[in-house]
Amino acid sequence: MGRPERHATIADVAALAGVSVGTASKALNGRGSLREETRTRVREAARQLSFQANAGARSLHSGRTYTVGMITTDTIGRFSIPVLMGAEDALGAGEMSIFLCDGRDDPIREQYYVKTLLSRRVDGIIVTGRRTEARMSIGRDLPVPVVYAFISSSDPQDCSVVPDEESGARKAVEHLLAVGRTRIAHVTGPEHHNSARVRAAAALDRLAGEGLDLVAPPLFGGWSEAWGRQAVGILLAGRTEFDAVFCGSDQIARGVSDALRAAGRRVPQDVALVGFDNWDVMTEGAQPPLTSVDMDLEGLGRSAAERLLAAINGTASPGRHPHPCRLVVRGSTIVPPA
Amino acid sequence: MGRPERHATIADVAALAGVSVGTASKALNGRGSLREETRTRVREAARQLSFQANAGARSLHSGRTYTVGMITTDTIGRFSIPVLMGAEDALGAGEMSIFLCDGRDDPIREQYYVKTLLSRRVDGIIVTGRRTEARMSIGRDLPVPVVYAFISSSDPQDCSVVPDEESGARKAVEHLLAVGRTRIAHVTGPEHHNSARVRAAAALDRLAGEGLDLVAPPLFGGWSEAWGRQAVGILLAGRTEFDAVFCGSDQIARGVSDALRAAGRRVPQDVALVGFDNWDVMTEGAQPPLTSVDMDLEGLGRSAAERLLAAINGTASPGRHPHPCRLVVRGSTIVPPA
DNA sequence: CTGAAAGCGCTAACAC
DNA sequence: GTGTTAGCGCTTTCAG
Repeated sequence: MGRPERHATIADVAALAGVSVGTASKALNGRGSLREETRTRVREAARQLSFQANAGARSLHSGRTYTVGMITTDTIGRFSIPVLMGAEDALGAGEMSIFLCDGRDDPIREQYYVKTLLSRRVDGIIVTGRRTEARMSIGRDLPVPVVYAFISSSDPQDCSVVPDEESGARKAVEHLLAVGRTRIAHVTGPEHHNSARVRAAAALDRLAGEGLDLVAPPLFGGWSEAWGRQAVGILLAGRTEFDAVFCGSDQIARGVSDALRAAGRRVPQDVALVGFDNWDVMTEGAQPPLTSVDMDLEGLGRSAAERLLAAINGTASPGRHPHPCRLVVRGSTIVPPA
Repeated sequence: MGRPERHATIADVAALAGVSVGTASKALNGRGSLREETRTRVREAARQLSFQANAGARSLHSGRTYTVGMITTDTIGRFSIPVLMGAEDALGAGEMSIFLCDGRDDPIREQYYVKTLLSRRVDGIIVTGRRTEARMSIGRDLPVPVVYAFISSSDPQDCSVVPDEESGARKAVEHLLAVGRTRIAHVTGPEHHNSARVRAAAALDRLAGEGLDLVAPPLFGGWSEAWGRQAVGILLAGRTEFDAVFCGSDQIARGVSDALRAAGRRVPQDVALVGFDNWDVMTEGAQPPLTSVDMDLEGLGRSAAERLLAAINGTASPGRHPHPCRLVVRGSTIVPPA
């Protein structure tokens, strides 16, 4: 037994079926008009030889490879995975395969990958990354369409599908207001991160619309649990009371949750908590489970892939396309029914 | 401007350089003997046209696509990513690209992907998954070599690179013994998971070698923090004292850590804690940071890829190949210097 | 040193 | 209905 030495070609199939390669091709692709008997004979031969048409040879004709490249600008991680999965889903349905390339934050490596992908004649490219910041275009005048997913391109002519963080932050605030909280604090990531700034601004803006303000200026720090714990210390040291904390990430929220409990404040009775990312490990690990903003990264990836497919078929959609967030309510904002 | 309509072909380059395609090919690939002047003229033409040789057409000759498929049997996740990254790393160095396919635990989907990959004439296939269990071979007598990474194939003829969980568990126990603990408990995942059984058995075995035993039979449960917390309740309710807990995962360890602290036991002074997976989110989120067993998944992925490359070049390595784990020591087992 | 020609595996006109 | 032929983009003999 062992492995067959080589792949069967259509010539092998034709020979076995006793027809010409042209006829075999037609039979296998359901083209032309053939006797049904011939068709089945060819198909049987193909089956017998485990024939799989050589996609490369095929695309030499069609000009299409039914293949797209996916470049992550930085290391593949928690955010890129769902995006990738969503894209895979949408593309898989169109029978397309994905080349995965990990840019590792290295522009050289990235350009090398772009070249590789072009030489492999991908039909299009999806670029994604770990942050929502805008980044340089991977190249203008590439011979194939490009869509940025999660991350966005600084070139407004490029097509970027990004999470609508503003609306996500607004939804978080609205929910806290809806459950009767008005003295809200905001603990989030580093100020030099676009996401942190945008979410804070949106939260402030939404409160202002209600004639309210945060109980203290946004606390910018890191995205970690440690920072969440530390921030609680800062909040408690200040004299202003608060009945809710909107956190820039679930990790922060978890840190906040743990520190509040350690300080004797009950969640959600004394302080309601909303996180961001809806990362199950954090939302479920926290006690009580965290209410959180979900960026629907999988949906975002799917949407990006669909736009890419559209662009491949001639209908590009340049510009920035925000993808809606949704709020997932859990025990950190709602007191469970007794 | 906008996108160039089509990719430049070698004929375009040849025309621009005023040579035949044959000459252009030689010039670009450094074959044959050409005047240096010609070579540079062709190269210049290629540069001007952003020429990238069509990999598909090329492989029609070479029979190789410099492409491998990577199939995840279940959804891509925390364990498959590092494996994937390692493989990507090793393969990228060999100028190979990766087709990523997400099997989603669906055998139909999986078989479909195998077919797709074969039609794309990948040079080889890597199969990975979320669990270390053995799984059915994706197919015997495939025309290309296959390597299983992390997950293993139930067919001993297949090449599988798996984490050496036994030795990992032994290292954990040895470390606890080295820091003077002898009354060790073990809290781990569900008994029907291979990993849970194997690690527990290895821990017991290593202790037996020292004439010791666990303070209680292994506590099988889930992989979650919640189970870790719950298990502490069980341990404390029992009358046997313990000075260390070896946990089957970092999530469990974190739950154990939190619950111990809540119960007034100090980590590591009263109870030392070792986790498994070395998952930064958990090891760093816990207080103190967790000592943990690292399966070196990236190295494992790299190793798997290297074996695949070797197999592609004719040197297969059938069988099961354990990849060593290493212990990462942190504050949960070592009292920091005052 | 360079060009012409054959062929990789497949599809699509066009004959027969 | 089926076979023949040309050609997709490239590499590789083999002549010149």
